[in-house]
Amino acid sequence: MEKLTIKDIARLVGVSTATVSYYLNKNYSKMSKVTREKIRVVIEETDYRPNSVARNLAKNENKMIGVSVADITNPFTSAVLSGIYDACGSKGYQVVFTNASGSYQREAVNINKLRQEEVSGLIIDPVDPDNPIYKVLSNDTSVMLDRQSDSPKIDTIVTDNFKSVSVFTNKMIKSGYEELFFVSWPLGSISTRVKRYEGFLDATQYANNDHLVTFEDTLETVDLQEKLQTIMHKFPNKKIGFFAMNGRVLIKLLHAMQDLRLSYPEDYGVGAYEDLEWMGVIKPGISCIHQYSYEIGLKSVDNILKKIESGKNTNAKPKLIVMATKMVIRKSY
Amino acid sequence: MEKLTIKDIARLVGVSTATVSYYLNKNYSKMSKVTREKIRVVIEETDYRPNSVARNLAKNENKMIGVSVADITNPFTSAVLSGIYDACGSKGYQVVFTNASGSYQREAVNINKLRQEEVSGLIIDPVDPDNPIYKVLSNDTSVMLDRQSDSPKIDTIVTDNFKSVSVFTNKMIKSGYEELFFVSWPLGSISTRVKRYEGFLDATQYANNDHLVTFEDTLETVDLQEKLQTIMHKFPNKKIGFFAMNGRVLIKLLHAMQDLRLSYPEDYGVGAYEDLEWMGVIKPGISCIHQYSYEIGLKSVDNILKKIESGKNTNAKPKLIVMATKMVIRKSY
DNA sequence: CTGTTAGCGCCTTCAA
DNA sequence: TTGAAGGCGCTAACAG
Repeated sequence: MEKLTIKDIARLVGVSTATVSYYLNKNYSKMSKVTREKIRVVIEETDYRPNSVARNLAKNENKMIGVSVADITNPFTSAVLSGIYDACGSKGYQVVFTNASGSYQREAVNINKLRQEEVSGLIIDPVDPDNPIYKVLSNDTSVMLDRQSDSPKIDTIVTDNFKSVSVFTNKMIKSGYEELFFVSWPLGSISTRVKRYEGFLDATQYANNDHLVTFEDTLETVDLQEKLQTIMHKFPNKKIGFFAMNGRVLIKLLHAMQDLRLSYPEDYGVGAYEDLEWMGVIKPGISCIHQYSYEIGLKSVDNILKKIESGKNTNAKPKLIVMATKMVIRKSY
Repeated sequence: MEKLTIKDIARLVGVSTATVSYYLNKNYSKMSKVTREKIRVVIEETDYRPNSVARNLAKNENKMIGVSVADITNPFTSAVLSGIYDACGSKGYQVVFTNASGSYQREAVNINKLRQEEVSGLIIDPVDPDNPIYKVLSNDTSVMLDRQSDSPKIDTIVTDNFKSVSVFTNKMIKSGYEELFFVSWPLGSISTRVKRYEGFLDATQYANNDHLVTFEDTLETVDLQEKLQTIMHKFPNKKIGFFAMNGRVLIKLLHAMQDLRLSYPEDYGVGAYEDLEWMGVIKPGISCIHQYSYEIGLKSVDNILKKIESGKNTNAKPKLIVMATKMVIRKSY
């Protein structure tokens, strides 16, 4: 069970390693039909597989793209990864991933590891798109997705956060909801949260942040619960609606409401950004905004491979690629 | 922005590449404090990062472990991957993954790609643990998880399928359920499904398969719906309970029941193998069996690195490692 | 303590 | 159509 090298099979066939190398690289024009066939047979019989590490070193190109993921347990991420993998596979690239688990320090470490690994491209689902680490990245070999930087240095693929939420919120308004609230983890400068909130404001025309409910992403939901209760008490005779910034926020929201013995759509209306499996199953289905996560993965690979494989140092200015979403109307408001 | 090599920094410092190499490998005993410090400074200033491809070739070891995943969109898989990543990271390994999307042909292709990549270890979440491709794998460098082969050739990490379901089912029986049904995709020879069903039979002591409900994993649920209706009609005066083989089966089950205008726990009782985020949120919470997926990921890396890093060709006989589960009792029966 | 040098497995001009 | 040989960036004896 010794590891075979190109030398071994060259010897077995009775040619030089160069010829075998040509064969491996499909440079068939450089050999006779006879040798070509002989090589084929030997490789097949010995089940020889060229060492791709050596190959990568020699060609100084690593057919590998690195992915830095903010949090792999996020369902959005799985779908994106799935798209990334499929697109890479069809182009002969492997994908190595790293997971920051929501920590931007870990994210920086991860990016460096990936760069050291000599990956030929980097796809980044950032914890913090303004992480200084990204300053050193070239737009020729990287692409971001989901969250965008204020001053993007590299191409970024996002969903249509602003418009989607604006349209969705307008639907709620038309359905008679009088007081709307945007529920989210602290906005900070995280673009997805901010843009969605801006879409919300665009539809509601609220002048201040009285209709923004934020809470920390911890196990406890008492804080949120109190805030919700206050709201519900404040407008006893109005139709109150909530928009959850994402699926996990929605879960917390529903949880808290349940503890308050409140049900949708009777006591309150609700919608969310993100369409998860269970949202269509639970009793009154959740109306929400569906984003095409798999396609985002596909698109990101497309973008990066185009850059890598074509021109060298285009150094083109960063593009913002906006992906459409889909309204999914069910019974939650 | 030229790529620096070990030569460059050797020249910059004024030593030979060997010394620098020693430094990189923390062989500090082989140099004076002075040169050590000089090297440190230069590396820091130039932001030099050794090319790990070259390093791998020279040492003939690839600090990379490959993961073949059956279906990355499965939440179980995300959690496992998360564990794998964390464990690998702390040991200095990168992880490259492949996704079979449920196809065992693709799985075979993926495994081969991974082997070619010279990964030093292989973690396999198999579509089909009896895939012929696994015959050629060595137990010294691979480990399986979740699904097990009839005649395992390599270490396999599984959850305690049989016992968990048996215990869980017994709880349902003690709660007064008279007719219990096991709902699943076709069992085939997939160990997780079979073992869980056997646990079910162990508790219920049913002598035949009258209480097994299987259906195909397609978008339509009419088939399942009819079967459920038949059952519900057959035992009008009994307490009927269902156990879903996994989270996705449960979703279909709930969906079908909803279409039949039936609710749990009034009309029927229900439980499931797998504990997903939403199961604790929806109105009557779902009682279920929680498996420690993240820990399975951890464990698999632990297993494989121990084998890789210690002895060479132990070729020990394959072990079956069974991970405990946890009952989560909520309100669904 | 430090440098020389021969590889690791494969690729790729350059000659033959 | 084929082979010889140098090189990719780094490692690890072996000398000194």
